[in-house]
Amino acid sequence: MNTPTFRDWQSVQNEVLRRIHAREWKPGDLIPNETDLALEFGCARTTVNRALRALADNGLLDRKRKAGTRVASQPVAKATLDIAVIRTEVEERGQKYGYQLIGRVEAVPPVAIGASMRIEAGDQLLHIRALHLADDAPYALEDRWINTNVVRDALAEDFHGISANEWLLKTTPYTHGEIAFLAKAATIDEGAVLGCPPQSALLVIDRLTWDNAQSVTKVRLVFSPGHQLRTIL
Amino acid sequence: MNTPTFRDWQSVQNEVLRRIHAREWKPGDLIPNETDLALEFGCARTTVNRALRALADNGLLDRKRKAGTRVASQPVAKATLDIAVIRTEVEERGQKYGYQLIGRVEAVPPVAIGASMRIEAGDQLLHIRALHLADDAPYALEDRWINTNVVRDALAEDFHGISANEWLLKTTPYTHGEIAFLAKAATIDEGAVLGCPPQSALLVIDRLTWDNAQSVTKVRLVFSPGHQLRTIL
DNA sequence: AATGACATTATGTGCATACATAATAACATG
DNA sequence: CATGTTATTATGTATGCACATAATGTCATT
Repeated sequence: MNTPTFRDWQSVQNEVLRRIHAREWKPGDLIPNETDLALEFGCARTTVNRALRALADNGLLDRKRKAGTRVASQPVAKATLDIAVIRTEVEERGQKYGYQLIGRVEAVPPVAIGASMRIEAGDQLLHIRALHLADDAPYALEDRWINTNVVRDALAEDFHGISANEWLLKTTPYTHGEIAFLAKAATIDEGAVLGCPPQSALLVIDRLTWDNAQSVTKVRLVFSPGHQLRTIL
Repeated sequence: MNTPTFRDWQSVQNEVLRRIHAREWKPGDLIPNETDLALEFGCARTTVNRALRALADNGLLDRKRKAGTRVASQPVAKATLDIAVIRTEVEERGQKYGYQLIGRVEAVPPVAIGASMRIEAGDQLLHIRALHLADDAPYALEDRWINTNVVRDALAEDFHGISANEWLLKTTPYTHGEIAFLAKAATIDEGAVLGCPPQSALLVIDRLTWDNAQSVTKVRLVFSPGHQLRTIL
């Protein structure tokens, strides 16, 4: 029997994957250290390191200095959802994108919004409501508060020709954000705008983005009934 | 003015991130090549490569051979959701986990299920229904079909002491899967089990996992009203 | 002008080496 | 026996070098 060699990190990764899937290395098992694997595979330790690191990034391996590398006992599946500009999202589905501004006002936000955005009490934010359409049918309702202390240019934009969604992504940097997915019954108003009965179950995405310590914008996207977010594992 | 040096790949990454956030390098811009950056940062090209590769993995940079590296024009936010074992999920919320098997039968699945799992018509699958509890309150309803042609051992397991969710992750390898998030109105039955009115808006996760060309299991998790999936960007 | 050969360039990767760092085990000391 | 110190070990990473590979540009030939 000839032992095949695994020269590049991808084939090392594949071989490790094979052993995990074949249960030669079971969840929780400690696998040989990098030096030994490098010897076995006939490559440099660097190459093994690259392969194992990639697998650890994907959650399949747990690595700790000195403790060694073990197969993740709980292979936490990481579902990566791409949150793109809505226009792009619609167009990639092969549908015609449409956009309608519903409202644009400066106002003092509800306390819950103000608090989560860490705004001074009484400060005004820019409140935008808009409807995104796919093939002329309602796709998603956008309800957004923009921190005009941070995004000054927003006051000069009327958001008629471009959605706040797209305008912000194009013009405004942010450092990090929080996102939440939930289900919500349609209010009467939402039902009217989205063209569905009140109480319909709707998928909602809440997002809050920050530029360092300052909140940039908080947005709620309410999708039309039946909308799904899909991805592969 | 002294030009600081960036010795390790993390600080190189941070500096690149800073420039992107500060819009010194704007979306779509071509950034200097690795050799030049290495020179500027006072480190090896390998180190720059490591930093840029990591950023490209996160979708912030687009890299092509010869063409160079540019800031992603569509900073597609990638929301990574960790889909863990439900017991772990509950326990990490600091709540007491509970589990209740509702039903376990072998049956021919509805055509939609059979088709999506690519099962021979008429083949039986193992159908499991169970309720997961957090602090004795309903947390999520699991409705699962297991391909017993692939997961033979499942027939010997009664799923009284351990949920199919956890048992499968522990015992059954899979190569890939599909996952979908959606909102759904509670059926009368779901309302009864979850202790909420019918028509309540519920968050649902559908998952289908494969071991190479064979389907392993298809599961629908219906969460109690108000449940949110959260993550950071 | 179209075609194909070839050079150029930026990223991609492998390797040997060195040292850093975290976690653990072994040991010594009170 | 408890506790703090030290040695050991496996992973983490920086570096210089070499070569691979993909994409592009250049140039000669027809």
